[in-house]
Amino acid sequence: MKIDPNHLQLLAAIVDAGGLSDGARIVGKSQPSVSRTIMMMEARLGSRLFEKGKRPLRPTELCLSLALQGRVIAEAAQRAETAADLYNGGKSGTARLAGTPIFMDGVIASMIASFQTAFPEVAIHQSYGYLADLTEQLNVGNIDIAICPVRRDNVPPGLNFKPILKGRNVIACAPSHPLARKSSLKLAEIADFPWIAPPADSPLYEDLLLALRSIGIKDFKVSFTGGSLASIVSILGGSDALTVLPFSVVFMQRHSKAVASLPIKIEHPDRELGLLWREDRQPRPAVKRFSNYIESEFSGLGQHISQSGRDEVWRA
Amino acid sequence: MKIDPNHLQLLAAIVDAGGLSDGARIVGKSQPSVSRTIMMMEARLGSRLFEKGKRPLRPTELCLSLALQGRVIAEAAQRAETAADLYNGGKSGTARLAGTPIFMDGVIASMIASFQTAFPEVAIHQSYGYLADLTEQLNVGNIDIAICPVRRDNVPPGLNFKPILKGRNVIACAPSHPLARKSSLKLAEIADFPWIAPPADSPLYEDLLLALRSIGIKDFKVSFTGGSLASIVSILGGSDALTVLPFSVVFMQRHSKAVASLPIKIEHPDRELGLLWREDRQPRPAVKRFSNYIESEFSGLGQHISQSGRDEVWRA
DNA sequence: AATCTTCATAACCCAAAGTTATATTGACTG
DNA sequence: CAGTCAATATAACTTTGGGTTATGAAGATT
Repeated sequence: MKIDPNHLQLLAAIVDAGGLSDGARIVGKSQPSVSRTIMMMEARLGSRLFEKGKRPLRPTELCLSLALQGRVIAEAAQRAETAADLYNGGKSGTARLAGTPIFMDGVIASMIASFQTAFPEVAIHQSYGYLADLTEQLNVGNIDIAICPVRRDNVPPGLNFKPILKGRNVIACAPSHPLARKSSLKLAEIADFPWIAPPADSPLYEDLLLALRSIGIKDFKVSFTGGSLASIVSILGGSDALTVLPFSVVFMQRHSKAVASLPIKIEHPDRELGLLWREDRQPRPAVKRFSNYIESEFSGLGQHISQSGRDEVWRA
Repeated sequence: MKIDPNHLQLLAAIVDAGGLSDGARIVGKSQPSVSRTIMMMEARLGSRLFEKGKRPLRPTELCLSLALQGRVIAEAAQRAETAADLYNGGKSGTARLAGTPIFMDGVIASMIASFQTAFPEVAIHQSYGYLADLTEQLNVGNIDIAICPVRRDNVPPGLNFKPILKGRNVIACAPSHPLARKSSLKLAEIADFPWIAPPADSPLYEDLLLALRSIGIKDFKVSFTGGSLASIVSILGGSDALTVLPFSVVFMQRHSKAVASLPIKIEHPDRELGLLWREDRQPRPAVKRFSNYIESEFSGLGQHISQSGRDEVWRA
């Protein structure tokens, strides 16, 4: 005997309402409709669901035990609906993102943290990579969003690119660095300090070369290469080394007093930090919400930087 | 967003089966049917349920969370179906019966016990009454079945009557009664013993009068009147009193050696023990099963009585 | 590249279930 | 006990979800 879950749900509503008319009102149907549905159920079951000829409608014991299951079904359906709403509202689900290590660690990580306190049901899967790798990961569908510095004329085909922050680098050092307190510097003063270089295949490494070339430094000694932001910061803090870092990364560290920047103008990279995603599929709601969040955080970050801008950080 | 429980159920089946075709096979529908249903769901939800263009069908996370509820719904529907089957098979439900106290206590009670070991999900509500009262209770719908001695020409209108045992009474006494061992008795021997009379409004009281008249006893002294079978048996056991009891009741006590019967032939009552129920409503399955059980037990009892019959009990 | 399996689409049809209008019928009340 | 009220049942009709078969399209596999 196959029983329609809808019918069980209806039955529960009628029993709870105490009558056909009220039950019909609750489920949003007309009274004749539910009346006939009940009669069809009774015909199929071969047993009455309500005692015949009793006006305050009296449910049979069979009816009551079926209504029990009807309530279970109604609850499950309700849960399904809220689950769908959460998902469609981007408040649940998964966002898989990847990006260049320095930005991910230095800027995105804390944004992920605050995002997850706001939307704890959204799972974030984060990984690292540079542009070529990220493109591949996007194309095979391993990630939803890449966060990466990209030249506008170099966006990989098939991907959308939304810039979120102009590229701007600074020369970074320990707050205790001998040059950190000086208000103006000469080229000769920084030429002798050792340099920390990011991994050679990273865009930041190219930025480093560009920056040094722009201020006339031709050859320099690299005391450390590779490593994550955390290792770079900790090496900076324990040495007189210098390095090139994105302004935003230094800015985000401002409260920890772990990094300072030198008052030297270097050439900005021609890359912009931005979001990449496949143009042939629109992102899932959770991904959409996450990227919106990142964008708004960056716009806030941009304003912060403009306001408290150079005076505070540039010459800290 | 309203979601159809049927669709959730279907979704669960597809996810569990790992594909549309297999899912369709499981739920017993054609593949195009479920394909279209899924597409309609996706349209309503505004989100994909399965990733596009992946051949080992890969469910979305939304799909998985909905399928979870679908499984809950499937289970609830399954429980409802088995509940309905149990009910319709008379293996669950309630049977409300009432009958004359002596028969209920002496014969029916033990049948109820064995019935309930066989069908533990059937609840039995038992009460007592004589014919007029039982008729009333049947008519107002308080009970489903009455068990009562009735004259065939005296069945109340609107009730069906099914006889299950011919009326036959015996004179009962304690096994230790001075007359119990005698193989033949004279009227004078029993005339002097005190009598236990059932309640004056009971059919058994009429039987008592009939029986004594039939063997020529005109006046007799009543030492006890009223009371239940248990009280009658216990008074019998502690005294030399006599009484009239249905043969079946005495027979059912045979293993407890609490009651004996005297080898005196008395006139049978013109009533027959039988089942009464309202002819305008067919009984619920559980009631049907219970009355069938009672009938078969009584037919077994009848055979027992015929076999081990008079030799054993009549002259015990 | 060919093939195989599986899913999507098309065209059709039926029964479930929705509607409004109206008849019946318990239950209550003067 | 008739009359009234409110709730349920019935009737007649319409819409649509969901079933079918036949067939096309497309991943996956060899």
